[in-house]
Amino acid sequence: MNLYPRFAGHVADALNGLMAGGDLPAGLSLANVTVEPPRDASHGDLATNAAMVLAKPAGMKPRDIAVMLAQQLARLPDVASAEVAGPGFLNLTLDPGVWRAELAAIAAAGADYGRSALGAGQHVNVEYVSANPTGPMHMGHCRGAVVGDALASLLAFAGFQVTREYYINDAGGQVATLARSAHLRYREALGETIEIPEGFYPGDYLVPVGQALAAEFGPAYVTAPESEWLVLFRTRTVALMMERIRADLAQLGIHQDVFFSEASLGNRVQEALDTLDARGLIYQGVLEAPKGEAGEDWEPRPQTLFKATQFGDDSDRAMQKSDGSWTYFAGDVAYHWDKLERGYTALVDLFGADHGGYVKRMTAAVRALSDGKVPLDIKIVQMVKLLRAGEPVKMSKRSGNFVTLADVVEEVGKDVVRFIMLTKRSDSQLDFDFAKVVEQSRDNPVFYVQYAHARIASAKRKAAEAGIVLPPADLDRLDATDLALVKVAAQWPRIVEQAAEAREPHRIAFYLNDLAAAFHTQWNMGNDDPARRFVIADDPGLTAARLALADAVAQVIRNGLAVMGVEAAEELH
RNA sequence: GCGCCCGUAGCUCAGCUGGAUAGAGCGCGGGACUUCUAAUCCUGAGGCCGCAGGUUCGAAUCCUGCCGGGCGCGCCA
Repeated sequence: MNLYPRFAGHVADALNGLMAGGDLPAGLSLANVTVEPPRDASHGDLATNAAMVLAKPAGMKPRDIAVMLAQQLARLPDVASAEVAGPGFLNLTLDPGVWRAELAAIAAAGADYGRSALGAGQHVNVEYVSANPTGPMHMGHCRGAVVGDALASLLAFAGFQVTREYYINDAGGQVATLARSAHLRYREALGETIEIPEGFYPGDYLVPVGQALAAEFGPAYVTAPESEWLVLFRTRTVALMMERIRADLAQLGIHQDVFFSEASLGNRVQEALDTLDARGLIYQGVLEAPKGEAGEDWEPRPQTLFKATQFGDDSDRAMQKSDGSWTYFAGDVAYHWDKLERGYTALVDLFGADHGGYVKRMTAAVRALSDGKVPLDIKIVQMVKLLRAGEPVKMSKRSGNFVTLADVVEEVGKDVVRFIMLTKRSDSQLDFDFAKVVEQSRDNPVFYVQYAHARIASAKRKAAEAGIVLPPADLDRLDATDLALVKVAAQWPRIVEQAAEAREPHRIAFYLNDLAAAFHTQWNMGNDDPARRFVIADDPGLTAARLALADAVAQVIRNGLAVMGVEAAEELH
């Protein structure tokens, strides 16, 4: 069992013992009792707030409870000291043997160190990317793709069963426009000189699509009315675009399990509507005119509406247009209905910032459809500002002038892109500067973390080159300074659980930065004091112990990077 | 008008499911090299955590109101 849950158990046992012995009133709730590392390392290795939390319900003074608890905990063989501090904190200092044991545990668990059973029995669907199939992936899609993928990996590492999913918006007006744009390129491929009207997709990427269509159909549809080719061309073009999008995603190391087509929903939409209707949540009505500036040509019309307001939305939402066709929202409701029917215990969607206004109605729909039993967590992913040496790079899909994901990956590499996308909370804006992300300096976390890992690999190479014959590592050779590094590495299982619970993969990146900093600090002590080096030629025993320590740090770095989908570097150049 | 997000050091941001003296990087001052044991490290200065109330033993964190910035708000997708 991991360190922190183990000691949380010790604290709970001690408190229960005090209750059983009559020193504390029976039946106190321990729900708010925490056992965590204190912010300040000088306070010890673990701190619990138990005395302060329990003081009021127990009708006792915090310090009195803390003293009793300290006496109990001090008896544990792993506890070196237990001291009451501040308003009633209980600080525990652990026996150094605990950290040596943890070091051995890291080595024994290897790539599984930090894996958690937090999500055991739960099956989460994470939907991300879901870019319209109207062109290749550009940098606007990138962040959601990486954050979603890392979140999925994080949840999997935390014990959840995870399905990674992509929703293909292949049914609306935009893909019809795409099909018309492809038809133009088709005619172009057959020798016509074309002009691309305003509102069509002008990008070069449709040229090969036109060629493929020309090769498949010959001139059959050049002058045919749109009704004869639109659906066909749409299907072909979307399929080719999706092929390309999948290839783009593969370059980023992203492979999703399910690609769900909006066009394939069919009568699922009616089913979802019926389900809501059966619960009395559908009615015919007229929405109020929207406030604000966009209300000039608005006319009141009766529509089929979903009672979203009953589930916390600000307005009821249209499912069916006045002409009887479905709204986009209706399709999305049906899609989530489908997900629910597939039996997930929780749903996660990643939305771009421009879809923030959509969150309430979607969560309302899922709440209605699942009787509130399946939570939908929508993560908003903010825009990425692309910079080149401080100057903004302009992008516009409409004009066909955008920076593709493939270009960026080719320029700076998959690992850099992925890491940088996780260096901030996903709901705050992110700058991506081509110059800075490849810089080899302290303020580039990609480099900084990789450098720590590379240094460890280097130390091991150096030891081998020097012909040092390593005995089995005797961890007793490690002193308090060495063990400080183990304490940071030992945080990893906690970080995994906290990040998974908060569904915030960026925490992994921040933690790795901290771990790397702790390692670099240790490493640099060797500059001033050769006895603190990791490789000491005339002391193979100490070298073996130190390399075991370094190995554990490297292992945790690799495990963290693996969750982020980044490969650990053996050397940097 | 309504809704959502944000406001933390000069700058970029962590911390926000309440804990002890609010952290990191950059930049600025001082120090250790000349590159996988200096791509790094150490050290110093720098904060009404937007403002005002409230809840609590305890608030950057939760609640309310305000101020400031961003985004969204039709039957588009």
